[in-house]
Amino acid sequence: MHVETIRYYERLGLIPRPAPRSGYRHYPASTIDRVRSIKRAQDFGFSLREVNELYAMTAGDNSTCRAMCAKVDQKVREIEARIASLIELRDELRGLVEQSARVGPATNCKVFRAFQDRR
Amino acid sequence: MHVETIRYYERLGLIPRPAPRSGYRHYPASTIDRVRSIKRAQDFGFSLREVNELYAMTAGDNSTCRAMCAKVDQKVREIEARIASLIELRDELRGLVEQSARVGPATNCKVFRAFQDRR
DNA sequence: CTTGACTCCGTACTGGAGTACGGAGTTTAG
DNA sequence: CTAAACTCCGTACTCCAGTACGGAGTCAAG
Repeated sequence: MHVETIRYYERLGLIPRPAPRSGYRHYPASTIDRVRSIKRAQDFGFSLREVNELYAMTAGDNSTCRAMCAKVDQKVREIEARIASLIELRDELRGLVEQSARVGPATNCKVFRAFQDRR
Repeated sequence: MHVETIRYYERLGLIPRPAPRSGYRHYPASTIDRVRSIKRAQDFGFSLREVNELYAMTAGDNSTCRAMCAKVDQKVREIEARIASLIELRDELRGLVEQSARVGPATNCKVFRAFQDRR
């Protein structure tokens, strides 16, 4: 990880800033774990803002697994919506190139035509 | 379309700036068509930079349908890669919530645990 | 002919996730 | 002990597709 990224997370309040012993940051293991878990949550498709929300969610005493799962369910739905629209897009583009002769100038190209078509 | 968006396209060189008759922009039909086709290309998943490339591609005399289709094939592959990784992601998150009891504090939550797990 | 709504221009800002800069201090290897 | 390599800090910049601002000019309706 870049130092700058760590500093950035600190600014966002994702990790606490350690009391600097000698002008340098000495991180406790808990912070290192947290950085790893941030990365993991990002891999799971959460933005840093959402990661912060998830953490806030676990902090309180009345933090529930139910609420946590609701957040994740929400994310799953978002991902599905994105998948659906990407599939639609892919099929449309595929159809275009399949119809194309792939011969001659671009101006005759079905693909090019599709951009020009006034619906 | 917002005026500002048009101005922005002009700055990017996506559309020519018309000789202003009275201090205002008077657009020829060709520019209006072009703006429409930019929008369409965007809908097809191309960035403005790529749109510019596509246009540059149709401009030359030796512009080919083959080259155009190659660009689109490339885009289709990109989209498929994104779909694949989103599907993987969705399944992983789904697995997590399915394993979760949805009862009790967040700290016991499978989802929360997954973030913490050091692989 | 005035008033309100539009446009002109350049510049700066938005958001998301960092990355770069530059001058000073610190740590570590040789 | 010195030199290279690292870190400190705040600020500003990157990319992308716009959007906002503000003061001046212009156009159309009443």
